[in-house]
Amino acid sequence: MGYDFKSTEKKWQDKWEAEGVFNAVDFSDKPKFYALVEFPYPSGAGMHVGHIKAYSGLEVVSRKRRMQGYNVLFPIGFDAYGLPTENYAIKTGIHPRKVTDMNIEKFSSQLRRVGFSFDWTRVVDTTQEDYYKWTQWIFLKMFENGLAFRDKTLVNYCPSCKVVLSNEDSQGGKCDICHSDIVQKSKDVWYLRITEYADKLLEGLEKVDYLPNVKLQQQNWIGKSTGAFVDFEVKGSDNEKLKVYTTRPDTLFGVTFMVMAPEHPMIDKYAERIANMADIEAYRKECAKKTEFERTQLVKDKTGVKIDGISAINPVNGKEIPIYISDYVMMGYGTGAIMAVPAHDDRDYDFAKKFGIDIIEVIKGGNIEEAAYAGEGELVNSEFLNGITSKREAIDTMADYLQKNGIGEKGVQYKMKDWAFNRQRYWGEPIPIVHCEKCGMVAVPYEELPLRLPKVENFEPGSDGESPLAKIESYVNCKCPKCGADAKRETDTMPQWAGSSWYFLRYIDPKNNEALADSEKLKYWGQVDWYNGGMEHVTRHMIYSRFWHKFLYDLGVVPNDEPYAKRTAQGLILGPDGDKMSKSKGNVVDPNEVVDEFGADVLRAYVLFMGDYEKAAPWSASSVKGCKRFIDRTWGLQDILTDGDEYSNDLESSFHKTIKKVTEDIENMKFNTAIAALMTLLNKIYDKGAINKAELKTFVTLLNPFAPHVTEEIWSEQGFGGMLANGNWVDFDEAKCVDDEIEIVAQINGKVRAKLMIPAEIEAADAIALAKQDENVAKAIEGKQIVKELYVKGRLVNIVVR
RNA sequence: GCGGAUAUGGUGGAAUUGGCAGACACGCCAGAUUUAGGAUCUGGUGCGAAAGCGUGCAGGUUCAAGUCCUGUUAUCCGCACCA
Repeated sequence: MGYDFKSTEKKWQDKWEAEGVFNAVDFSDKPKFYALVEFPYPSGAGMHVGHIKAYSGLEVVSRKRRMQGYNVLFPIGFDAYGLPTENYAIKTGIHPRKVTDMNIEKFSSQLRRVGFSFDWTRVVDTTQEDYYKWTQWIFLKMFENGLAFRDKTLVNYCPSCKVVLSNEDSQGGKCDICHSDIVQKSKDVWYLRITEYADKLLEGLEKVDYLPNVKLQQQNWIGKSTGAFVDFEVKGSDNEKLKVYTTRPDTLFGVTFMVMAPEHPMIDKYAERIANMADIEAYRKECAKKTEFERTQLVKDKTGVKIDGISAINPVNGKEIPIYISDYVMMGYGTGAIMAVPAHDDRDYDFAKKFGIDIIEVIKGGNIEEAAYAGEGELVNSEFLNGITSKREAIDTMADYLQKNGIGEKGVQYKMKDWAFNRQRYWGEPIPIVHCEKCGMVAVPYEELPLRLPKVENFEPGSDGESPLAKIESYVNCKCPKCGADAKRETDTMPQWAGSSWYFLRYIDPKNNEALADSEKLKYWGQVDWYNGGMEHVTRHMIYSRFWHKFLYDLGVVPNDEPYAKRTAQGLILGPDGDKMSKSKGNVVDPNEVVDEFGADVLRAYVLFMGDYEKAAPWSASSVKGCKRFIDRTWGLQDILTDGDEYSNDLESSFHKTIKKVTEDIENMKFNTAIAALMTLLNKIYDKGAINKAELKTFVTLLNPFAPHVTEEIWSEQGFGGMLANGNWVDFDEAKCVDDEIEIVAQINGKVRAKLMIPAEIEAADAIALAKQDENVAKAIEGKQIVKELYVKGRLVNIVVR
């Protein structure tokens, strides 16, 4: 009798949901386990198998933990605001609300067909009023606390999407959404002061269990460096100081010139005293043409212009040194000006060589005729620092000197910038702020939240990059909540990262209308115990959400200062051609097709069996068949079923070993070897030609997290009682995982000469003696001198002869 | 440039962390069954005729190296003129 996966899978999916088997219970006495997967963006294309792999990992852990007696919260939702939906709406004229609902419907049905054990009663949709009400609430709290502010700056602007993008969204000079070139534009934008939390975000990493490279990427992103600010007197100015930031104050005696960013304000201030202002203007124009991306390309060939008319005085030795402008110095980092030490910095070295500037060695150890030397060494040409050999000591001595003489001070810099927090788009959370001529920026009162996104006909942004909301008079014109005068609403919306910055909190209490979640429930569920997702979200989404969470903690809203106790990441599924799956390449595999042809259990098993969960692996249609056979053979076990309530003697240790392996592998995300162990056991059972009831029960229990439908069906067919999804996990006995007799190899000089069976508990001398009795071994050592004999317990005997 | 990772049969990948390299699966070969097979079952399958040789490449440590050390190459990822 063949296994009809089509009807069977649907039957159990309906039953599980109807009986609420996977619904998490608030305040249950059982130990809690909160497993979180990154909720999807419901795009029109539907899900691809990569989503399935991303969710299957914690799906298996969750199912196993439930059977082990945990109260599991394994929720799902939709991160539904965003540009693709809006662009689709522009193209088709269908309202984004409708598009979103259709896409969520499609995603939900796909997810249900795979049989994930999500708690469907807690689904969250970031675009629903009762959700974004609280996104706006958090924003207002930030505004109240000075963490949300407006500032005019150069922004990354995508002319094609007509939006302002954050640095994160415009990496490599390309728009993250449409991949066209970014241009720089001056604009008033909203910022969230994430830099205020830079240290907390860094320190928090010490008490969480993230993959090492996840931690590292976040550290690099925050990019903390310690050093000193130093003031250089500017000759030719009105007693002005040129402030620089350096990580190497110990090299101050090696400074031979200074460099300012082309945009540095001091240039304009003293424009009339600068003799070659025309040259400088020309150079600035040249730089402005370059995109941020071009400017940050590392180039050996430095460009720049020497400023004629002002110069700097080195505060430690009074030497007069020239000032240049060059685009290798950025206005956005440090003070926008640097002290250049060509002997000990590659970039400064290249620049000095090109412009014929002095290079003074202050640290011994390199050859400054050839290249800059950035290593440690004895200080020379440095007056009071001479003779010091430790970099640390030299830096501290100089920093103290600067402090004492009022020349400078110790300082810290971060690469991380404040978060540009607005988009000129329709399909996002409205920013609940009113601009009043008298009162300035005024928060929409909390009781008026949610500030609803108005209905519009045309979603196309204005040609100057204005939000479509700006065109709706009835929305824009309002009264100031403070003074009642006529005022205008903010028309920008929040970026897509907003809704995903706190969604895991809403799962805890998704229908609460009084708070973003009930505080007792927040206390009960606490941190997310295990968060799995893609490496691509490790810096942006995770840092943003950690920032919001830390802010909410400081407000007293949440009980923990870190949202995620543990973070892992799955590898991509590549297309059959080994390339990244993408619509344009046409190598996307649709999970629906796999479910139609082979069933959900096969799809689930395959995405986990195809390789190391954390590594990328190409999809192979033919390999899927291996998993299909595995599922069919599991069903076929019923044909060789015999009576018996205990493991049979010949299979007992195999069962205990497999239980141990599967139990441990699941927790370590070694799903591929867990499935391989089950396949090995299955092969052993078929070799024997029989399985008894006790053995079948254990086998389907172990397989259930991977292939819940076929195992549930066998459980019910055989009348084992109750529902397997509600059942208990199986235990193993460590003592029964070991065999009495084991096979070892006998080596001569490290080469295998024989294999023999010996008792597991045997003395080394006895094992060696047994090995020597072997015919091949005896032959090999005959007439030779034995130099050394060793026995590695349970592994091998090695006899070294000469 | 800096940081991180990876490299194992025809393919995806295993290997208790120094102890039989190639588990498990795909593919392939042979056979059985079938009107038929892109179904199922059985056996075989790293290379080599063999002694032997084999984990990107070259050395080293060790009784023993995919695993440790030194050097090197390639690929991927992250950051990138961060002072």
